[in-house]
Amino acid sequence: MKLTSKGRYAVMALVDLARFDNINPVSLRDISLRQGISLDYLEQIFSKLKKNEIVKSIRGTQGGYVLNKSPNEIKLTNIFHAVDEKVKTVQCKKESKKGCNGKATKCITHNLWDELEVHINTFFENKSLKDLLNNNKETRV
Amino acid sequence: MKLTSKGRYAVMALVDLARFDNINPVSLRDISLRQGISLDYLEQIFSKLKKNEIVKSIRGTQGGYVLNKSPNEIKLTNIFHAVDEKVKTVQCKKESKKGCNGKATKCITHNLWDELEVHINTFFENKSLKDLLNNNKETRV
DNA sequence: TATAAACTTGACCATTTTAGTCGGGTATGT
DNA sequence: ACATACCCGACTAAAATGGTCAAGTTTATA
Ligand code: FES
Ligand code: FES
Repeated sequence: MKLTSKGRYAVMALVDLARFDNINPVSLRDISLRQGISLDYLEQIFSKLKKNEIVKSIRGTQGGYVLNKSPNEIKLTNIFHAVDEKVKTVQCKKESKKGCNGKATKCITHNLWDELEVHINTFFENKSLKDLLNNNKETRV
Repeated sequence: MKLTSKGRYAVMALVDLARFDNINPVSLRDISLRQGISLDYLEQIFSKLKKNEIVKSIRGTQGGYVLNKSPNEIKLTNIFHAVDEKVKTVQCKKESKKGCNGKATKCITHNLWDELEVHINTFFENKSLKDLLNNNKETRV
């Protein structure tokens, strides 16, 4: 199970954005330089963040992005959903009664994977951008 | 973040094994048929489970595999570790002071990913094969 | 003792996903 | 006008995934 760079970058970029957001819009170029993320890749990511109304864009010189909500309203869940970073513990369709690879019934460990998915999503549900802003020095795991 | 089939199959197969384990060894062919997992793939998986002393093998006709420990001693952690299904929330080396892709320092969200990794691993640490055996009818998430 | 069931090992492979890059735009402040 | 910065879609190299295949060795049992 691994977290993809896209998801990781999305959160990194938004934390960066939230920090410098106060007065002026923040350009992707700045984020790219500060966080060491490819500019072209950031553009893909922010296009999705914008579609999902997590950020707003301002075009032209001195343009950039700003948050569209307050940091405590932006949860990891929202960010990951926006960039299609989803938690998948199974392959079969959620709604369907059928199991993986066309089996008539769900597998014997199916409950387990559902539990796991809930467990992970709970973490994402309980973390907001705001938490990440405060936490920078103190946290030590 | 998705769970790979290898990890999922390993757990499925072991639950199946634990159920039929009482008297005779269980052949991979049987597990393959019951769980709908490719026999060749199962062989790869059980080779690793054996190396990690989670199962024992009995060769020859009427042979098969048996658990090498009692079900409550086999945690998901052990199973996943055996088949190299690891939780990775970052790309950089854990021990190193350096960050991802050669950056001098860890990224601003690094604590978060460490927390996430711990959160997921806790789940695996707290589930044993035994839990999965009892849980089959009652659990409903 | 012949045979078949079942484990053992290692190589191989198609497909999908990931993590980008590239090349063109368009809008706008100075 | 021009540089900065967003916008958009296509393309791609490399890695991971989810297997398959071939050629063994071991052992119960008829
Ligand atoms: S994971 Fe698909 S059937 Fe259980
Ligand atoms: S994830 Fe690698 S530096 Fe933080």
